[in-house]
Parts: sequence; C-alpha cells; structure tokens
Amino acid sequence: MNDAVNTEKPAKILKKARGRPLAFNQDEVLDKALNVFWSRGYEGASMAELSEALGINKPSIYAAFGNKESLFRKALERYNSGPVAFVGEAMKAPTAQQAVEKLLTQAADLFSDETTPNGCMIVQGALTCGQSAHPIQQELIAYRGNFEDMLTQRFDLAKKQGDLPSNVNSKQLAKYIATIHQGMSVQATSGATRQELLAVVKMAMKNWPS
Amino acid sequence: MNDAVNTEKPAKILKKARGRPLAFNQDEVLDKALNVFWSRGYEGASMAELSEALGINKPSIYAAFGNKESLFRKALERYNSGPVAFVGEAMKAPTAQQAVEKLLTQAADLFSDETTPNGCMIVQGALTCGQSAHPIQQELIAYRGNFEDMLTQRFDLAKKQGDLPSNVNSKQLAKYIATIHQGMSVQATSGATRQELLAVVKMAMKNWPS
DNA sequence: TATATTATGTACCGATTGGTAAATAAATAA
DNA sequence: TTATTTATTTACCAATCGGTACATAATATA
Repeated sequence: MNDAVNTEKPAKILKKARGRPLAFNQDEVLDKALNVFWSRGYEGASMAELSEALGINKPSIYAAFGNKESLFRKALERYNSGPVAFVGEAMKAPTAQQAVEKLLTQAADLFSDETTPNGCMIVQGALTCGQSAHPIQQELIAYRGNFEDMLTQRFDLAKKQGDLPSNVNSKQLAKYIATIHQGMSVQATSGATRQELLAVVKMAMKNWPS
Repeated sequence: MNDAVNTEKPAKILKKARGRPLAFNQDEVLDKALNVFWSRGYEGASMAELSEALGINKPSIYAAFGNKESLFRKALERYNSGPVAFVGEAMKAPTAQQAVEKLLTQAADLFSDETTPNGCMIVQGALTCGQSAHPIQQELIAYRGNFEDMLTQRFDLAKKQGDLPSNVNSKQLAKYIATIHQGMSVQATSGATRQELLAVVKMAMKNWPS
C-alpha cells in the first residue's frame, strides 16, 4: 500500500494494528479454551463457561475466534501443536517398536498429567453428541483416522527397513496400537494413574512381532 | 423367591390396575430410550428427541420413569440385562483365557452390530460432560470399575485353579483387557468393522500369559 | 486536533433446554 | 350409575443455549 514512508528506515517488521488493540493474548486464551473443551467435551462446554474461563466477554470471543465450532477447531490445533506434538516426534525413533513404545509411554504421561485434563481430547471431545455437534464429531473421527494412517505408514517403513517382519499387516497393527491408545484415554478419564497406564503399555508391548 | 401361600384369597395372579392403563409397554419403551442414549450420549439426547423416539409425550415419560437422569439409569439397566448380558456368561468359561476371548469376541460383535448403535454405551454415555451430567458420568465410571473388578476376580480364580500362572498380576491384566475393550468401543464409534475389531482381539490375545 | 478503525461491555435475541400445571380420557370400585 | 384412580394431552414455565446489536472505549492515522 503505502511504502513511501519506509524508504528512510529499514523494514519495520511489526506494523502496529490500526484500531483498539486486543486486550488478551490469543494463544493464551486458546489454551484456556482448550482446557475447557478437553475436560468438558464440545457439547459439555457452554459459551458461558468458556467466557468465564477465558476472562473474555462473549462478543469478544466471537469477534476474535468466530463461533463455538470455530473456537473448538482452533483450540484443537493448539492441542495438536502443543500437548500432542510428541506424537510426530515419537515416530522418528529408529525402529517401529521404539516409536510405539515412546508414543504410548508419553501418552500415558499426558493422559494422567495432573496439570491438564485427563485423557485425550481427540477421543473425548465428541465421542457421542447431538446433531448440532455432528461436524465436530466427524472431524475428531478424521483425526483419529489420520493418527492410524500415520502409524500404518511408520510400520510400512519399518518393514522396508527390516525392523519389522515383512509378514506383519501394518494396518492391523496400527489399529491395535490405536485401540490401546484410545482405551488408555478412557482409562485416564476414569481416573487411572500414570503407573497403571504404564503397566498397560508394558503388557501391550509384550507381544510385539519379531 | 416368593413362596407365599395364597391363604386369604383365591389366587388372583394379575390384579388389574385401578386407573387408566398405560398406553405402552415399559420395557419396549426403555429399549427405545436406550437406543437414543446409546447413540447420542446422555447430554446429546434431548427430552424432545426421546419423546419423539419413544412415541410418548413428555409428561407421560416423567410420570412413568421420573426425570431424564432416572430414565437414563433405567435404560442402562436394560442395557446390562440385555445386550451386555453375555459378559457375565463369558466369565463362566472353563479358563480365564477362554473367558476373555469369549468376552472380547462378543464385544466386537455387539459394538459393530448394525441393528444397534456402535460402541459401548457405558463408555460413550458420558465420557465428558457439563456439570449437570456429573452424576451420570460418575455412575458410568463406577460401572467400568465394576467390570474391571469382575475381570480381576476371574483371574484370581484362574490362578487358584491353575489355568493362569501364579506370578500374574490379576489387577494389571484386568486393566489391560478393560483398556482393549474400551479402545474397541472407541474404534467402533469411529466406524471400525467387525472384522477389524476381531483382528484387534486376535492381536491382544497373542500375548496371553502362559 | 479530528477521523477512521478495531475491541470492549451491556443488554439483549429467538430457540431450545429439562420439567410441569391443568384439563381430559379411560379404566376399576362402589 | 357415580366416584375414584391413573394416564394422556395441550399448553406452558423459568433457565440456559449459542449468538448478536449497539453504544462506548482505545488505538493509529491524517
């Protein structure tokens, strides 16, 4: 637009916004919203409760994040890039077995972490719901499907690299691991401790194909 | 149970009710309510939807079953004595391994049965929720706990009977099986087929202690 | 300074929530 | 028949749901 002013000075990276500035940090607020959705689920979290938890009046929430559905999706992105970022990292372990062990162990840590809600938001965000929450329910189903696909691909790679027998069915193994993972989430919401979850992981890893 | 000798009156097995008779069969209606709660969850099922699904006006529902919470509990009883009655039966199998195999196989059948909602009502009835549904959430957690206790006792018995090594930790094994079971429920709500669930069961049973 | 722009707080919207009052209908008992 | 009892229907309740109109406050620009 108007770059005539910028000729004298080096580029000013942060141009100031024009109107009244936001009274809150967007990411911090999304983390608070994540916390509510994570513990209550999509339907169980009311805009009134969100407004109070965020310390922001509803019109400001709608102005900054759109409607409830949009707020949920943005909180979900924070969940994936924050608490659950370890998942992608775990896949980089040298062998599939190590990758899964890392994945499930860190999942046990997260699901039972006392500084965050119990369990996995992608599992309990909208497992069942009324019709209005159907799009969110479908989105979470897709997320879980992607998780499984990621495992499948990791196992395919492991077969190529030789650390997994070639007769292993990658998809089936992925579904088995995903089932354990999701079961652990249910266990955690019911109050299972970190030690209990880790014992489950140990048992699940016992029959690793070799 | 009742060995009462009908001394006073000639046996009147069915005493007619005094006022206007119910226009519906209570158990049939509870099964319809079960169906709604099972697929929608406690919070996702509105009284309006229930009223329509049951074919009964709300005041009649309240008169016959109490409030929403009470209706849910009664539907849950139907669930346990109906679709899930096989659980207790499975425990009677001669060995713990056979019992668990039976349990999980039949769970796979039920969770993917196309004539009923997918997954397990006790898992997805109120995994997360708002505050008003807290009592129901707690009740379902207790149900899952009882399920685990039942498994633990079956494994203790198996250790006594010698079909399970004495060094096995019954509680840990029970939690592992419960985790698989609950994970299978999440898988089923996400659309997993019967075959896929059976493959998971097969993998889970592979590392049975011996 | 005045103006344009954006965010905030108050106060509200129609729709839906779980739940019920009151009139009426259908049965038994006297 | 008449009275009593119970169930159903219609119409409604206050509270809460997600969402917003509008006036005001705070900033950058001119």
